[in-house]
Amino acid sequence: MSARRTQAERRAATIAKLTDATIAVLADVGYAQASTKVICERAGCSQGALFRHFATRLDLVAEATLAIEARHLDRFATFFEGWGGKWPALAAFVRAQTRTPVHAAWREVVVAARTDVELRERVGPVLQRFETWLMAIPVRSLGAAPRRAEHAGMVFLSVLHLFDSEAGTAALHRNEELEAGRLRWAADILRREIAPD
Amino acid sequence: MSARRTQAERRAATIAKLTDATIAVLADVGYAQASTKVICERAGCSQGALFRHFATRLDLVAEATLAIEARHLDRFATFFEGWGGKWPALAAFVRAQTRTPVHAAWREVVVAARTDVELRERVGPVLQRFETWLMAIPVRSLGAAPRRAEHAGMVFLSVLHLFDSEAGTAALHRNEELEAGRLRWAADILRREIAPD
DNA sequence: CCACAAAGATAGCGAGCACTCCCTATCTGA
DNA sequence: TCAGATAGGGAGTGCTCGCTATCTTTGTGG
Repeated sequence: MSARRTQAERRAATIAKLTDATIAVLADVGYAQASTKVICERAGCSQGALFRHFATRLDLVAEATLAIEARHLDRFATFFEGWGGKWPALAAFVRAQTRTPVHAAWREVVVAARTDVELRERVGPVLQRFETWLMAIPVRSLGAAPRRAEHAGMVFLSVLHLFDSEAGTAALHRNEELEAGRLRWAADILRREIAPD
Repeated sequence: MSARRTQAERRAATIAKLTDATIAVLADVGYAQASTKVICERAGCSQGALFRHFATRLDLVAEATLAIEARHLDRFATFFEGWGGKWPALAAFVRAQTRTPVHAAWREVVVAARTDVELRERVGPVLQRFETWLMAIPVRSLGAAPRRAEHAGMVFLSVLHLFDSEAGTAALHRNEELEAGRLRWAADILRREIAPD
């Protein structure tokens, strides 16, 4: 059936299955309920296999966090390639991003890291790197004037924060009208504060 | 030492101690680590006492959530009494609120509720009520024109979302310069979009 | 004053947790 | 081809969890 694989390939495949499963489980049941047992069931491997590649559950989560970062970068980069300068589309994209399972998993990790020293030390640098990358987007991909790089970056990141928090509460209680108004307003903000004259 | 108290007083005092302790523990160690044992140690009572007044841990958390809501309303109301129309002060207040332990506890509950059906059913209505109350603030306390009530409410709530998400990541990684710029920008937004002409 | 009720403390239960031990299966290098 | 090495599986381990049973302490009503 399955072809012969090298040890390195088997190893990489199992690690990938585990990090993918971790992201999915974090999104589905949250950080506290994302037990190694559940993650292994999702990944289709045993706990013995998990602990061969990751010394602790925290190591696995930290690795999954890197995978989350990579997916975020990917999706943003792909979007900007095809972006035609339409600000409402940009706002809609940012909002959609904060509502993906991947972002839900990210939020679970960030919230958990606040009260977990070791996780914070592992995730903090990832967050910093990601924020720096996001801050550079307006000048790099949206045509913002370099002299306004700082302001434009702050605004872009702020809009992302805005939708991040909205997505967190939208899981509990929706208000379609409010959300629609906010989306239009965010598009205006982006255009007004980032677009070149 | 302690005077004689009625049963009703003892009951109310213990419940208050437990909800206060729950908020503090949620803020300190997060939802997952907020065990009944730790909460009882903080409250200075036994687990037996806890489970006399609350059937489940979830009941206790739900009760604590109501206490969180009450504290939030209190603080906002108190601030607006002494607010002198200074928009930077308003922005600073909103940001400070999102950085309090009480708000950290609130965020823990909201995040946990996303992946816990029962908690979501208990907390969802509280969130909805709180949002509605917040949306009414601009017209009620900030002098916004009633015909722009909806827009002004959306903007105010959006600024709160913005600082909520910022506070969540600020626990992992600070960027003083960015935060300062955002604070000034938020004050401008509030003035521009809410203040009467 | 005292029978009763309500509140609080203590010890412990079953379940699920992260993690380990040891075994088998698969791959590698000579 | 085969000894050694690496990957994966399965059955535990000790521990902590939410929760309960039972006992003692404190307040209540007649």
